[in-house]
Amino acid sequence: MSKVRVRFAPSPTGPLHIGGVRTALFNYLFAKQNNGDMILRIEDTDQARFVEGAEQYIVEALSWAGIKFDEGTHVGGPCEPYRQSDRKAMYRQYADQLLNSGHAYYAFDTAEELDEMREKLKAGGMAPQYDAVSRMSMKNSLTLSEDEVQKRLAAGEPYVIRIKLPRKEEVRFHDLIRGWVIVQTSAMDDKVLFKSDGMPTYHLANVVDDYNMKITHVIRGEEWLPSAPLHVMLYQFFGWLDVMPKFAHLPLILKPDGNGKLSKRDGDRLGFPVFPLEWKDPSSGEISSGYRERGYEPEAVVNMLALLGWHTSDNREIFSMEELIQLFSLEKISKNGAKFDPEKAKWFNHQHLLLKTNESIAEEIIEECKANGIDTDVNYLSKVVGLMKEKVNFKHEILAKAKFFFNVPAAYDEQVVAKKWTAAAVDFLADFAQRISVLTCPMATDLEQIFKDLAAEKNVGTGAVMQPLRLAISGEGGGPPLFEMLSLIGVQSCAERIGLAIQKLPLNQNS
RNA sequence: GGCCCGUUCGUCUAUCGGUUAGGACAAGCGGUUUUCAUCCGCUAAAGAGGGGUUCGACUCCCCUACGGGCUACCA
Repeated sequence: MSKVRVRFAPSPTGPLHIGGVRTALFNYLFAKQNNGDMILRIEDTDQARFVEGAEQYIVEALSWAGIKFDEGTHVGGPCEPYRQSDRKAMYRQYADQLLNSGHAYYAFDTAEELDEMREKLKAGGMAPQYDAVSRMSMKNSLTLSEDEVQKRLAAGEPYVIRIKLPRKEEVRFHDLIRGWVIVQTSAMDDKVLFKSDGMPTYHLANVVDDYNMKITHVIRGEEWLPSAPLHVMLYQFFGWLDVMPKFAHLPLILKPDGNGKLSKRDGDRLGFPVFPLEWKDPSSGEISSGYRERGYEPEAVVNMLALLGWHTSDNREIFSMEELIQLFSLEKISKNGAKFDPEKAKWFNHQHLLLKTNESIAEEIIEECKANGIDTDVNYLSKVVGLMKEKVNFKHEILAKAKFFFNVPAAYDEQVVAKKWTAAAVDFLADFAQRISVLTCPMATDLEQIFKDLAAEKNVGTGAVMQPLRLAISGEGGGPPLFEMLSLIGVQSCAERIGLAIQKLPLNQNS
């Protein structure tokens, strides 16, 4: 068995969306599981759709996601070049090979003539195909005399090269996900293989490149399923059937509401990113948001994408990349499309946040803290992270919701003030502040004991004074475990804050 | 229109002929003698319809319906 080699082959027509990232991921998981090679090939045979910066974006996005390549435009490799526009010169000889063997032909039809042909066929209730029947009434090297063809070529008249499909033959191939797929050539089109601008089309280029790059498995989106039989015919015509890669067509990622393929517009409409990284359209200046900028952990995005169309038999859902590589299997990929769920994406992020150490999160957000005027160090911040990370989905929320760990509250939750800030509470807090201010670095449990003892002495329910205490310290009605919070902030500051709150807050009238 | 692919809770899915059809997200309710954004518990929630095959079908086959993809000198 030859070494597994897979490729991810995007075309640089804009930012790669998460469906593309998932395709790359599945290729990567499969390759690494089999100790194979992962190749990045840029399919830029359409010059008109080229977008500046797209290739760079693709490389950066996949690198952010942790998908590494063994070969590609950015890392080189034995099959260079990996950009199809740089391979342009080699495609013509393959087109010629097909021309010589009678499996392809020149066609000189104009766009208008093609339109007219299709309209006529449609009107007659026929499929609008350039096929074994309709090609006989078009302008091509099958209908024109040899002389005429040579004259047109010599005159530099524009032409394309089309595949010559047999009139009625069954094409079949085994898809690793879908099983046998069978199509009749009578239902297929004599697709253009070589364009009038001298570039190959996708169909020719991908088959030629996959062959030359010794690709063993083609794992791509379901949108390619209808053209797979055409590619099989190409392998047959070239005599490469024995080394033809195995195919696996992945189910599509559908939009969360309604139906259809997830598209760029859905993100703007429903308020979630469809791109891994933020993208600014170079011509319109329009900005599309990205997972990275929204604060997602790349591990979480990878985990989420892996579970879109793939699932293990047990009920496990949280995986690291290494675990995915171990557990992945093409056989477990579902056949039906999966609706994307932005809510679950947040949950995945939360789960992966919990998996990280407090220190690593602290290191990642400390610069942002400093930019926001918070003076802290990684040691203290790590402890804050430890108390806060369970309560947030994103690490940037920690900063937003934990300001009181660094500064006295700037404001107090008015609802809690109105409801709980009573004379009894103030009386209790004043004594509590006194008792704790003499301690040095008490533990949370010590503080809790003091709190409970005092409440018992004063005969007040803990429920009546606990929230006022939290309010005085943080200004908020909710937050991390109270006594852990006090312990970390320190008794001096806590006592100070209680004094401040007593001074600032109006008593509840009903008390 | 034609061709191809698909169809289990609202969503992602498990089940590879015999199960009380399981889990997760979301939802609802309740709990942690204090909050909730976390945590815990509970509840509700599914085999598109019709025919076969079989002792037995969510699982295999056929038809219908519905959904999706493709149908460019785009990938």
